[in-house]
Amino acid sequence: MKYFCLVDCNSFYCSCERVFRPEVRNRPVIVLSNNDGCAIAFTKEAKAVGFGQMCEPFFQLKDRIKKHNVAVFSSNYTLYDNMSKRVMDVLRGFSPDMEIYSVDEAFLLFDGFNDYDFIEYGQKIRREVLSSTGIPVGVGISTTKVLSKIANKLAKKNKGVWVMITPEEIDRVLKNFPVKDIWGIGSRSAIKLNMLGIKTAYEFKMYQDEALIQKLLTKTGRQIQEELRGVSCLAMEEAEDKKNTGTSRSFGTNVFDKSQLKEALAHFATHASLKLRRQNSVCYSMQAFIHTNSFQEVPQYFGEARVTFPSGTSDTLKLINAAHKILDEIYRPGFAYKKAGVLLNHIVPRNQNQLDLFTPDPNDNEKLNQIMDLINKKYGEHTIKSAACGIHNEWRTIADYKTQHYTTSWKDLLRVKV
DNA sequence: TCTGGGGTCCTAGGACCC
DNA sequence: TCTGGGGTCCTAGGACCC
Repeated sequence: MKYFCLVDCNSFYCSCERVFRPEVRNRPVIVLSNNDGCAIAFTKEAKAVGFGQMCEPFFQLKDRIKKHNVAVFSSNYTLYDNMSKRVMDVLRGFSPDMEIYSVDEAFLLFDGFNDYDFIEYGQKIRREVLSSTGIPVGVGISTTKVLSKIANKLAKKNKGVWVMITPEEIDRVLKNFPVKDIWGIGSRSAIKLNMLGIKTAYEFKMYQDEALIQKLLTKTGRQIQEELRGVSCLAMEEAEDKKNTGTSRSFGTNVFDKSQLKEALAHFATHASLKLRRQNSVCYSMQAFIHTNSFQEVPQYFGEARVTFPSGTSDTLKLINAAHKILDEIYRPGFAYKKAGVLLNHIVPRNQNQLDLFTPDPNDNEKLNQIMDLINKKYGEHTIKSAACGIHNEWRTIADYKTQHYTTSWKDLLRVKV
């Protein structure tokens, strides 16, 4: 018998901040999105005083934040990524088969773990992750991925671990579990199911007209239904290279000037190409876009275009160049631009790159990129970059409440006073 | 004044092939 | 009155996730 275990970090971003800021451990904590735009992570103390709606604009929360003495942080992804790696390293010790599902979640497969006391094993996972990293986690264990997700939600309210194995245990839970909270059932699908009279996970599981489910919710919905019945359809997955990647940001201020947009796109192209090189891949096409602030009642414009390359590339300079060509095509003067981005598509491993007959040496800048990556790795990101990225970057995103890079920068190491 | 970013999978429909 | 059949590949758009 195989069992799926889902380990999920509690309020992950907030918990990361708390590790290095003991003074906020008993206070409600909120972490903001890029540009300090909206709230994206909340501790249970914050939820208890009414916060918790994903992506509520920060400026609308300010009064309530003051009233409830909430600690607020800008997002610090360098820190979260590093803490995530530490958590995953600990989890790896609990099963030979692990799938990292997101920055704060992992599935563990328990295959051949017969006669295990799963409740105790779950508690052991929680103790070890907490003592090694400072991050609290919840553990859900059941017979399929979808069921283990549900178990994990129950764990939050039940000492951090929830195990459901027998059909009776599972049905008891499913009868009280809203269909809209099932992993993979979003708001659209929930409305469709409600119209069929399906309100709980149990009713979904028992619904007999499978062809109709297939029609309304496609293959994905049918698989979820089977998983609720205990039939495992979603296997553990290997980490794979990204098939698409990109970098985009909202600006800290409105941007009118084409030269500013050029700088921003150069930055995004630089960052995206680094992601490509890290997974040792090349891309055959790039999309870039610029757009205005859709929340404001101002003239709107959404410009987007694409270029393709004769052979795959991950060269920063080539990609900056391509982004600038797209900008020439899509830029319209007079608009207040608020966001821009670069997307890289049709990605293949570098060793599968199809070279172009008419380009004798397509990787002419490979050495240059390698050296630049090395310098930036050693001395910090942006130590060396293309002049196209500019110096002042008036468009740069706002992060007024950002903590240090405690775990990834020597100069930010925590100081302990004796 | 102020509203995130980065992904995946599935399907329908068009273009194209023999 | 009548106009083939079967297939693949690509893309845009929808839905969902964290």
